[in-house]
Amino acid sequence: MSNYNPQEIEAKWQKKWEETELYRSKVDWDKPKHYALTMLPYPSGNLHIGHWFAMTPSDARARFMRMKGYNVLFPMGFDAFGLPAENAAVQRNIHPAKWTYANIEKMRKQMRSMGAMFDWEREAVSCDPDYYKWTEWFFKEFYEENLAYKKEALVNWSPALQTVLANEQVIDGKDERLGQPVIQKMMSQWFFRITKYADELLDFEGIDWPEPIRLMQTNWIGRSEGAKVTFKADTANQEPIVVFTTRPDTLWGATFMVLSPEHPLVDVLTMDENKAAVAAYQETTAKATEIERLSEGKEKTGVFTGGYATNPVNGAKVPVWIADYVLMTYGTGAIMAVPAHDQRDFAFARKFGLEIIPVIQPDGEEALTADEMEEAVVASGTMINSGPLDGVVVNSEKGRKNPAIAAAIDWLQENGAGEESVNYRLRDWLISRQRYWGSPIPIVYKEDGTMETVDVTQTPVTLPEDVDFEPTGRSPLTYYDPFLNTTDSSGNVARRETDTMDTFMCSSWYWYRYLNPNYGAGPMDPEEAAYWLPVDVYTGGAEHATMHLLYARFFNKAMRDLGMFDDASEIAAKNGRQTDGLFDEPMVMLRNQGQILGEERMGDMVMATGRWDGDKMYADRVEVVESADGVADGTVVGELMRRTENVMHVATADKTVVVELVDDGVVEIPAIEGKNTVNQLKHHLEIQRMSKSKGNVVDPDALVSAHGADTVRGYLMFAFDWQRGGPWNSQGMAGFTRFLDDVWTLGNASYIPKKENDKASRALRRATHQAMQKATRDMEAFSFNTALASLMSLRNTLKDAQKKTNVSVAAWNEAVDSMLLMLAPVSPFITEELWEARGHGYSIHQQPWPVADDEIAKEETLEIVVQINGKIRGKIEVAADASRESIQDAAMAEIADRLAGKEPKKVIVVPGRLVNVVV
RNA sequence: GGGGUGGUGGCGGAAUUGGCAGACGCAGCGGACUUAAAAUCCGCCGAACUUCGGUUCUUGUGGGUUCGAGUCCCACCCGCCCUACCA
Repeated sequence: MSNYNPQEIEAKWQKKWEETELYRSKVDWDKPKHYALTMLPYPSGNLHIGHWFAMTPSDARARFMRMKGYNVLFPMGFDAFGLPAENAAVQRNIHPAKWTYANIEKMRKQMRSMGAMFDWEREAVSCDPDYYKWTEWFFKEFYEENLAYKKEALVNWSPALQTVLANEQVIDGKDERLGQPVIQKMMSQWFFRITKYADELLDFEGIDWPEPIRLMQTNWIGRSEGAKVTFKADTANQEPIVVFTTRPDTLWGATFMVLSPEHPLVDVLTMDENKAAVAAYQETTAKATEIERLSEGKEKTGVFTGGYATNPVNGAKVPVWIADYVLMTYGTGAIMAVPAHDQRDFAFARKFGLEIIPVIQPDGEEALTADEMEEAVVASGTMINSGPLDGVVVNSEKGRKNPAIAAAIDWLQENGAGEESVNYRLRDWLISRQRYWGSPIPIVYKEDGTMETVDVTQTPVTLPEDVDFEPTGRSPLTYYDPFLNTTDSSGNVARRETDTMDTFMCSSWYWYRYLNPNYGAGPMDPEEAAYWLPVDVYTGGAEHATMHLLYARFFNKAMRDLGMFDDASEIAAKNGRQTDGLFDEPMVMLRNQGQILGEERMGDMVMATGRWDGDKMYADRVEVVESADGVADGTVVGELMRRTENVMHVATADKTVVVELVDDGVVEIPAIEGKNTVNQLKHHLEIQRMSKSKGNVVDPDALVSAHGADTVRGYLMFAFDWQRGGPWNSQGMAGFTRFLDDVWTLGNASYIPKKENDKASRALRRATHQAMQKATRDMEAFSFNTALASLMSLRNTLKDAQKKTNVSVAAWNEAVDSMLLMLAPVSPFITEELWEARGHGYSIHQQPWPVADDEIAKEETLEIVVQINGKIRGKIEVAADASRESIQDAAMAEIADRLAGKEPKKVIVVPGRLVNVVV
């Protein structure tokens, strides 16, 4: 037997698997199907450890399902459009296509080393014209069904990226890619009408998705129930000013209105003497980025327009203001302000001296006058000062469930002043991008100013290749004439749309293309779709909660409503599948993996000097030092264990001391130049995301060449709770290396029993079948770490049996073969090699998953804990099928001495577990 | 501010959902083998006390329910993630 040499066997089997097409998945109506999908990568050119952590456990799960008897499809592809390719073009003078395809080629090689069961025949690459022809086709279909439209809108413009972004791509007023500021700009842009599906997207019935994802989507959609109320402007034309409110019950306390600075009625309402101030305010907010707005804190700003409007419930004239805390993009862009019961309105009213009228008398509290109030009153109670609503109960319920709100809505509808209304935070999906490297939008603008879609025979509209990329980053499509100039359907001169589509558009339907990437009659092959859809398990990162995962559901629902699944549905029905609601959701089950973080590290050795107050030090100086030597009395020296703000926990030689840095205290870190801050101190076990700049990146290629893919896969699955992730630990890999070394030895051993023993054989079989029970349950639950722990336990039992050589050959073989079979999804190469070495046929990956015999797995005797008043006082060994009475008798005998004749008050017997005697 | 999620040995993590807390592994310690080291093998490994048989404490903190709580309930503290003037 030779030593375990992963490089050799991995190359060998990779080749054989490809030659024999081991992982080709074909429609087979006689077998149950399982479509396992993992998120496709962006072709950055390098596979990092996070890709491995996402993909290889997903692969193991797919392989497990295959062994369980399912016909499994597990495809892969590339989400290949996007900005980095254009940056490469500008910076390195490489065409985006060349750069992208070179990266894809490199990543395909890296992925092959994973040993995953990807069916490469089904690979889809979103920047292939064969692929984006259908992305364009979807656009056309959506356009024709009024799901895509163009409008002038205030949008997020990123000067750094030279493009607009969807709301989902803007985080804290910065773009999610570079973290550069985003500003608001009026532009004519393409949108998808995702809001049409807002209510259906809130319904997760029938799909098994993690609760946090469902909550994030629910919050993102942000359904709120309330009413639209029409105020009339105090002008000659009495222009209606519509507001949305969730609290129509407080209308009688509305003492002013606030419009967004961009609101179209601002000009009408503004009096001559206020024009200058209003214009100045509008200009300031237009220029401000969202971050600048936020950096102002909660301090309210705004100006009076000089205009008034009439509150429809009581005819009161209320002043109309503009302020940036009212957003044009939410609701109607105008609010009624109820300072008594809304904290923002209260702050605004106090700052500008506006009237405050309380309309809710809180339960069990004295009524406050407006002058006495220190903050808005948000409480349950009874309506006051509200005419017809006086005395009605207000509770904390939302919408019509709240009696006061219901009464207010009824009043508004009877008096024609407003109506019940639902508002969503979700806005239509902005898909225009002013970029080159994306799927073109198949629209042309005719001479007369109208537009039309490009005829399907003329698609795909392809990206021109011989373009120059300006250093400004401007899209070449906007200045490359051969692309721009075209003709319309009647042959007249026309101009092409120069915007391309958001790359999330490409990734909103890729799992349909995988089914048959060469299909020419439509985006997906209905014969394949009928069998494989929907996706059974989707795995990937949770960071896509409100972007990709929401778009994917929208796309699927729109496709269903446009009849795009009709053919597939018919074929499915013909083959006996239940088709009701079959195509309502794209993915039945979703599971998110956690993130692998950088390796943990030791904290800085710090020395603090300052004033002691009891056990705590108020330090005026903290410095990073080399060692704890030469410590003066009264100073603290030790490793920084924890830090919260300016409070540090320092582990000195004998104890942990709390050190608080005083306000003007000095921090000195010799390794970092300039003025240092307390935030730069590294504390114990501080862990961070991996990044090149932090120098804590783990390179999977290097690990594979050092240890083999089987070890890397196995370690990733063993060392973490997959759904949580955690910090990398370079030492931990040794444990899995030892495990595979043992597996290698056991798998190659020729076993000859010396002193065969029935009891030992039974014990080994029991261990084998218990491992089957645990591994099966855990693989099903994505609990890879505990599944592997049970295999390691079986390994330990086997090593013991090998030493004692006291089990039967049959028991030995069953244990070794089962261990290999159960390890096969995790470490596919070594198990294939050993399967062959043990004289079994090719391939282990086509064997059925071992099924436990519960009778064999059952323990013969059980250890029962005997407690007195809940504390362990002894243990007894009883037969597995012992009766309750006999267990109790044995337990009482065990503790007879301790009881010393005392009569127990109560005896609790939990069969198979414990006996608790209460005295 | 709102929401989510988590807090268990030196570390990664287990705990059939209310029943022996710490499975499995890493690191560490002691021993064997070796001229030596690595590898390997054997043993120990939450803390304190101990007459070496045990005893007491221990799942962020404080209460509660229960024969029995890491698990359920209440209050609080801390970490991470998402979101944020959403009317």
